[in-house]
Order: sequence, then C-alpha cells, then structure tokens
Amino acid sequence: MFKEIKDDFNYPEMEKRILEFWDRENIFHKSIQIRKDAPDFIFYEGPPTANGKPGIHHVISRTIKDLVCRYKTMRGFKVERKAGWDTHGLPVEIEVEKELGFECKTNVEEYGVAKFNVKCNESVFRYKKEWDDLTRRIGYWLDLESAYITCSNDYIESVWWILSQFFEKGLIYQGHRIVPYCPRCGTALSSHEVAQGYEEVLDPSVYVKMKLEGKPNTYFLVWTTTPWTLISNMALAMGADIDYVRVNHKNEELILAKALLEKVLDGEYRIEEEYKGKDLQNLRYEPLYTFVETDRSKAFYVILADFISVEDGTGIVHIAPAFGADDYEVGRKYDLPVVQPVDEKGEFTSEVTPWKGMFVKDADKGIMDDLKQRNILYKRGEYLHTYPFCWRCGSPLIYYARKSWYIRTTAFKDKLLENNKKINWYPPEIGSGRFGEWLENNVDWALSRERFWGTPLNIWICEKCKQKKSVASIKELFDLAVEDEHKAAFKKDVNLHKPMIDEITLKCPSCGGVMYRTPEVIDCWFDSGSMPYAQWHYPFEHKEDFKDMFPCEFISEAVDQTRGWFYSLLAISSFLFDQPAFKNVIVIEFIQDKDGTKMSKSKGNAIDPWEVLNDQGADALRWYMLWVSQPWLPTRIDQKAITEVERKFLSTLRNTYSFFALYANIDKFEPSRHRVEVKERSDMDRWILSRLNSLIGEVTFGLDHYDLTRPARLIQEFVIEDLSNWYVRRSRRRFWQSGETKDKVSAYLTLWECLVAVCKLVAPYTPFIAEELYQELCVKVDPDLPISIHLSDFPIASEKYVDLKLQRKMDLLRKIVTLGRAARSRVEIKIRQPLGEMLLKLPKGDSKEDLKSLFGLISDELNVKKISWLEQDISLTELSAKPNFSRLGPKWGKKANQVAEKIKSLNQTELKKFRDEGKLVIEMDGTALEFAPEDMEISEKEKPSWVVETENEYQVALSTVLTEELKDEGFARELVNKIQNMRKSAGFEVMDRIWVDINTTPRLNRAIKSFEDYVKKETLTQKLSLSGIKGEHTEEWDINGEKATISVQRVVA
RNA sequence: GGGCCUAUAGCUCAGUUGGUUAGAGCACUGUGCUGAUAACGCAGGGGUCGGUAGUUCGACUCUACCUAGGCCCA
Repeated sequence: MFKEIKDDFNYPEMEKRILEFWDRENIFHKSIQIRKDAPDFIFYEGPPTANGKPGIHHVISRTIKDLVCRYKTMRGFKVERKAGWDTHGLPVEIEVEKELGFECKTNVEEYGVAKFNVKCNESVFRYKKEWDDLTRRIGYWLDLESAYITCSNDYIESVWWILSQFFEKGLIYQGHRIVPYCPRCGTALSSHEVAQGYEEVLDPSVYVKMKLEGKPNTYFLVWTTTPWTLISNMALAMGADIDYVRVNHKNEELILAKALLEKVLDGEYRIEEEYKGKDLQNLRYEPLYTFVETDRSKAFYVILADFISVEDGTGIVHIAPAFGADDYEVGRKYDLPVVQPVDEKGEFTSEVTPWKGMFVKDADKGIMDDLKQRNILYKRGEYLHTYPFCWRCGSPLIYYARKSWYIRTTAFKDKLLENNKKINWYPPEIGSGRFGEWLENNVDWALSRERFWGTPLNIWICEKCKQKKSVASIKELFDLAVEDEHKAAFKKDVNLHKPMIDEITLKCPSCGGVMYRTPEVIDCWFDSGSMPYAQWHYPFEHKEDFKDMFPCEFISEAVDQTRGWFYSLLAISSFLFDQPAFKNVIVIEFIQDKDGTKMSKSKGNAIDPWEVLNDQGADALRWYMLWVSQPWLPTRIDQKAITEVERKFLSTLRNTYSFFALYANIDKFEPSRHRVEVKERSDMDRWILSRLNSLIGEVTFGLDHYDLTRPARLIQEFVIEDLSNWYVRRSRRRFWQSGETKDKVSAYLTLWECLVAVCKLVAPYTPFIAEELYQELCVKVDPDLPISIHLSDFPIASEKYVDLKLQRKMDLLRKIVTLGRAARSRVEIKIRQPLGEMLLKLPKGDSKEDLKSLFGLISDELNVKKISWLEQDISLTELSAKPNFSRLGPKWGKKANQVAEKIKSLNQTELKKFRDEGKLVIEMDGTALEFAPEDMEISEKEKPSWVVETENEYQVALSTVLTEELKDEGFARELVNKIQNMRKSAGFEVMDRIWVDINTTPRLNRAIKSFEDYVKKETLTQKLSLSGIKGEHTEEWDINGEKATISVQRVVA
C-alpha cells in the first residue's frame, strides 16, 4: 500500500521524521561510502565564524552548497564535505572586550593576554550549537565531526609552513601601513568598525601658500582639512593631465588648478601661464616646517598622482606619507621619507617644540595661527564632511602609519591575474570586473595585526644582529628554541597562541644572540585562505594524497568575500602551486527585506530562519530561495511568498503523488510487476514522457553549468502545468477504468515514472519531500533499490523518448482547448453540456494530419461530438454595418433614410472592403455614394448558432445548437455531477457502491431513462429508482432548470 | 569620494543579437466549475520599463549623467 497523504500533512513534521531517518541509517556517510571508488568532486567549505547567530542569509549559502554537493553525488561523484570554523579575528576580540567591559587595548594587557585568549576561544564556540542545529535542520549535509578549526595547533602549524614558504622566497617584508587608529584606545580599527562611526562634522579648511624654491613671490596654493599633518608634509601631488595656471593675484604669483580659480580665489586675478600637471613635475618648494630631520633631497617637490580631483581644494594635494593611505602609497612610489612626529597617544612628539604633548587635532588652531603670522595662510574657513570616529569611545580617528609586515603579492601579480582567468565565476562579471579589476591594482598584502587572538606571526628576530627566522613547524621550533623553563612548559602543553609563544626564544644561528618573536598576529584572511592545505594539516600529513584534494571544483560565498576569502585562496594557491584553489564559484548577493533594504537586527527587519523552518519548513525555504531569483542578484524575501511556493509547488507535487497513491491502492497496482513499452503507450503518455526527458536534459545542463534557478523554474513549470494540470487532469478517467486494461497500466506506469523522476530531480533542492515520496514510490515497490533517494543516481535524459513533434502538437492542442473554453464561457454553455460540432482553422503552415490523432482528447476536454476542419476561405463570422445618422443627415439630407437602408443591405464583400480600406463607393439611383469611415460603424458577429474564438490565425467554432439528444446527455452529466457531490459530502469512499433515488419532472425522467446505464456506471450506483423514497442523504437540486430531489445511500457490502 | 551590482504591474520575477501591441505567477474584480488538489477554467482592470539627455528609421535593451538600495574600498 502506498501511504495516502492526509489533509493534516505537516511539512516541518515530515522533515523532522526524514532527518531522524537519515541519522538512523547514516545516509550522509553512506552517500559518500557508496562512491568510494568514484571520481572525487572536491568541495571547500568556507569557514563561518561561530561567534554570532546564523541568520537567513546563511541559509541561502548553505543551501546552494548542499544542492551542488547532493547533485554531484547523485551524478556519481564522491563528495567529501569537511566543515570548518573560522575562529580568529578582531570581531571575536571585540565581542569579548564588550563582555568584559573593556574600553581599550591596554585593558586586555592588564587583564592578561592568556586569560583573554581563553575567553576568545570560548566565545567562538558559544554559538556552535546554534550553527550545528540550523545546519542539520535545513538538511545541509556537512561533516561536522571532522571540522577543521583555524585556531587548532595542527591548523596553525600548516599556516606557519605556508608563511615560511613566503618568507624563504623573500616575499615577506616589513613596512608601514596606514590604519584608521583610535589614539585614545590605542588600537587600529577594522574597516567594518570604521564604517560604524562616520559622523558629519565641521573641520578646518585651510588654503596654504607653499613657496617655490628659487622663484620669488611664487607659491603653490594647497588645501587641507587636517592642518596638523602639514608638519609632516613631504611632497605636493598634482594630476598629470589636469590644467593648472599661474595667476597674478593680490601682487602674488599663485599656482592652482584652472578649474578651481573661481571657487578658491577671492577677488581679481590675471592668468599668467598655463600648464599640465606633468609639466610641473619635480619642481621644488620650501618646506613649511623643519622640526623633523629630513633628507631634503628626497622630499619637497611636485609629484604626480592619479587620485587628484578638481572637485574640492586647489587641485594640488599636500602629501604626508605617514598620515594617509593614498599619501603612503604614492610616497612609496617616489621613495618619500615617512615622517611621523606623533606618538601612539596621538600627541606631537618632543621634536615639534611648539605643540609637543598636544593632541594633534587640538594643535590645528595653533598651527593655523602660526601660518597666518608667517603670511602663508591664504585663507581659512570650515568644511562640512563625514569623518570617522571611534565607535567605542567617540574620539576622532586619525590615519596613522604603523609598522607592518607585508606579503609581496605584487611580485606574482601576473600569476594572480592568469589564475583568475581559469576560474569560472558565476556570474562572470564578478571575475572579470569587480575581482579582476581589483587584482589589476594589486598592492602588497598587509599581513600583520597588532592584536592578541590570532595566528602568531612565525618570525623571530635576533636582538643583536637583526637576523630573521621564519619557523616552519613545531619540530623546528623545538630544535631552535633556547633551553629554558618556557620551552619545558611549552613542550608539555603545546600552545601556539600568544602569550606563551612569545616566551619561546631562539638562538641566533648567525651570531648566537637571542631571537624574540615579533609580537604581531596575522590577518585572519590568511587563516581561511590556507584552508585547502591546513584543513588536512598539509604538508605534515596527507603529503601524498594531497593532489587528490586540491584544487577544489566548487565554492560558494557571499559577494563580500571578493577581497576576503576569494582573494586569500587565490593568492596563497597561486604562490604555492601556481593555480587557483577553486575552479567554480557561485557568488551570492545579500538577502534584503521586502522593501529592498538590508536585513539587520538593529532595524528589526531580519527574518528569523527558525520561524520559517518551524512554520513552512526547510524544503519550502530552500526551494523559494533558489527558484525566486539568481543567487547573485539581490533577493527580496517575503515570508508570504514562501507560503505561496509551498502551496503552489510542493503541494501540487504532493497531491499528484496522492492521486497516484489513492488509485494505485484501489487497484492494488504494483509498478514493478508491469511493463509496457513506451512506444505502445498512448499519445498522452508519450507526450508527458517526452516532456519529462526534455526537462531532465535541461535541468542537467543547467546544474552542470551552476545555474540553479532556471532548472528550478523549469521543474516547477513541468510539475504544475504539464504533469498536474494537464496529464493527470486529462488522464483521470483512465485510472477509473474497471479491470486491468493495457491503457490503465500504461497510465499508472507513466505517472509513476514521472513522479519518481521528478523526485530525483528535486532531491538536491528539496531533499525532504523527495525522500518522503521516494520511500513510498520506490523503496516499497522494490526493496533492492537504494534505501534513500540520496543514494540513487540522477535521472539521465533518454533522447529516444523525446518527441518534439508530439510536444508541438500538444501545445497546439492546448491552445485550441483554451480557445474552446473561452468560446463556451462566452455563450455560457458549461462543459458538461455536450455540443454537436466543432470547427477548427489553423494557420496555413500547420499540419492538420498531425493533429487529427489528438482529436479524441479535444472532444473529451471540450465535450463535443464531432470535430471538423474549417476551410481557409470560409468564414464563420459576418460583418454588419450600423448607419451613423448624425453624419448621414447633414451629408445626404432627405436621402438619408434611403442611404441608411442601402448601408444595411451591403454585402460581406463590400463591408470587408470598407473595413479594410476605410472607404467605399457604391451606386444608388444612378448617383455614386462615397462613404467615409465615420458614416457607419462596422461590427463583427458570429453567424447564428455558432460561437467563434480567434487568436492570431487559429480559430475555433462551436455549434450552439442543442438537440433533444444533446440536452438529454447534458441532463445526465449534470445529474452525475450532483450525485458525485453528494457522495463526497456524505463522506463516502471512492469505491463505495450506492443506491440512488430521484424524484423529478417528466423531462428529466426521460433523460434519465435514456442515460440510465451511464449515470449508474459513473456514480457506482447499484440501484437507481425514481420513486421518491428518501435515503440517508437527500437534497433538492436544480438540474439545468428541472427541479429534482435526490437521495443517496451507501450499500453495505 | 572611487569601483561594481540592482531598479520592469500592488508584490515576486521573465524579457534573446536594439524591431509589431512589454510578459508570467501571486494579489484584485467579474464569472464558471469542483470526485480537480492547499485547487482549476475563462474574462478583465492594473506599466511614463527609477529619472534626464543622447546614439538610431526604431531604445526596457546601447551611451552619458542623475536618484534610490546594496557590496567593496577610501
């Protein structure tokens, strides 16, 4: 027996049942085991940070990963899915700092770095259970037990090995990095933190005159909003192709951008000379301040930069390499000195005598006064702009150069570009555009972070001779470490994190001095980019079989990873193995709320995934997200829309199964015991199988090309329109037939085959309902089949069953049926009333013979007795003309009435000519009448007793003549319908036999007599009487205008 | 401030190399049907294709600029 799905079916409940089944039978691991000799499909799980709750956007990325992995498994690959956790990074530290109520970095040191890191470690796994639960609930099959963890010793050891490879090749160096820095907290902020703290503020706006060397009275006019940085000025930057002018203004010669003259200068000026920026390159000027010893030959001249705009300022930008990222970059290019007379508290150092110990921003006023006094301040004002403040303490941030370690990625930039081209990006424009263009402008990777909770940078530096050593393994560390109590303690309990690792000192191989570890930890993107190797503890383990696990075929993450994980994977793999770490990537856009704005907890518009999962279920959510739009488009999510998906698609699929189960149970039909060759089946069967195989082909093609949305839409279309609304609808009666005819068996087999195939097609998308139906449709039928749908193979399209000609025929037929239904509806003759004749007209090219074999279907669906062709030149409509008297009167005066009569008597040819050409000349009583379009109104009507519907060149005409015989049959069908309704409302089972009594008019009695057998057979009536005896259930009806009292009663077997 | 993505019916989305009257589902209105399922059928209303300018015989489609939302970078 197939399980009949009851009305109280509940998706979340079913899904939980399936989850238990998967657990109990260990299906996930079996799905890998059974493919153990199959080719690998390598997948990398991008590690999430578990220190926050998972949200709805995580569901989409996990669904996509799961879908691809399940699909590839069903396609015959072995797909290992190792989970991973990203555990390091500033966000974790901030979370813990908040918990502990810390206000600045020094609090951590006071608290103790060791204790702090223990807290970080705990914090990271606080939400792990939430993640595990959600992962399981949405059906994301992932090997959580063997997850890689970026803070484990093995993982860190692999990362160290990779770092040492970079180091050995000379690709790691020390430089400066400009960071947004909070002087009060004494810490650099991540871009994410900076973004939280922008505020609109008024800053000083000053225009300063910088005197040209050796040119009396000539100045560059320079603008800045941070006067305190002028003390560290090293150069002036101009745009190579920007137009500059020298003007005579208030008895001085000033140089500035031509476009900004009006905006900047107050009063009269005279242009003396014009040039491009590049003409002024290398011109020297006199420094404003000389507090700091500087190699003059390297500074104080005009350089060119591409970031100069003429929006604001003067088109000449003052460059202080220590205090701006652009400044620093261009400074490196020109080898400008980095002068930084500002300490970690943001105060001027003692060199800057007038303002020493003063917070730099507080010194602005004094500096401006000083400039004014020296008569080199052109003007000062205020400037309203957004400026970043510390989100924690509210202090203004300063951009500040810190010592930093870099990886020289620019040294192998061409490899990065080349390897990027080997990646298939979905969508492609991310790879070529956003990511590719960014790679073109690659700058060295700032590797180090001055924080506590991270992978310690594995570089030790000799105190004496400054020799550096990058330790490649724990073993090497032991070999080189100075024998002391720290080493002994470390050996007992290896912990590669700060602060323990900092206590390990090495003996310098060159001079025998003591080597101390550089205090920084590394960027956690390096951790995650190392996962292809570190997740296997490569090269310390898996050295031999590593080539089978690298690179991977597929990853998928959100678009914010372009400069994150996507880059770190590519950079490290390009260096180590000169190939991309991943071959295909689906980039996911963010989910927005139904108004198109970002979901966030603070806005309160975030959808809780559990709400959806408990309410509509995982399948509905999964299907919705993949069906609604391509993952790389911003998707608006609306919980109501998920309900719609459930109602329309999942329920239709379920009900189609239900229909099958109901009748298969009645007939005790077992698919495995029957066989009918497809070619021996009906047109209807061959049609749906043809559609099915076309569908399989299209779905496979899509999924093979990482297009997940189009296949979903095609499957949904197939299930609703083709399978349920046409095949099942049209085939219902075939399942009703008594006895075991070949036609009935064919229908059962066909529907069963379609359902099984559809289940397998949707198995990667909606793994739960697919499993539920598979258990009924397959496992019960044949115990030799795999015990789970996820252990079976994906369907293969059989070309031999694809009959495109048949599909076109069916499309045509359905068009004709639609026209026929519209025609009936217009004259209000219901389908149950048979009609005598139908005429069809097709466009010239269409073959009539092809369609003829399907006439049976049409006459069945539209309930007509006979179908014939309507020849091309015969028309079932006629034109008629209505005279427009308000025009005829003025035009023809007394003759108007005569003319009107003439108009009414125009023949079809004349009317057609008038309609087509808009004019007509005819003769009346010897004079020519010339009609204009306004003279009459043309309308088109069917000929009497026909109703016609036309679409393009397709025309359908139904005869509306009702003979007494047709009426009799109409009565009979109406009666059947009413009795069926009564059976249903009385709660009888489909196979129950009944007694019927009808008390009605003579006219209806006559119809009943002539269709008695038909009525009885359709309604499973054993005895039909006309005596007026009331049975269990009695109702009054109006049967096509005839009153009738109908009683039904169940026959007790 | 810079780069990239998105904007089509009330809602969610299609729309091919530029080509007739811009489509679907949902929602809405009317209507029919219901052993046809959480349905289904038929008809209807609903659009300045985000805005402006340009290229073109012709622009939802190509170009520029602008507006709004998103991501990344400053």
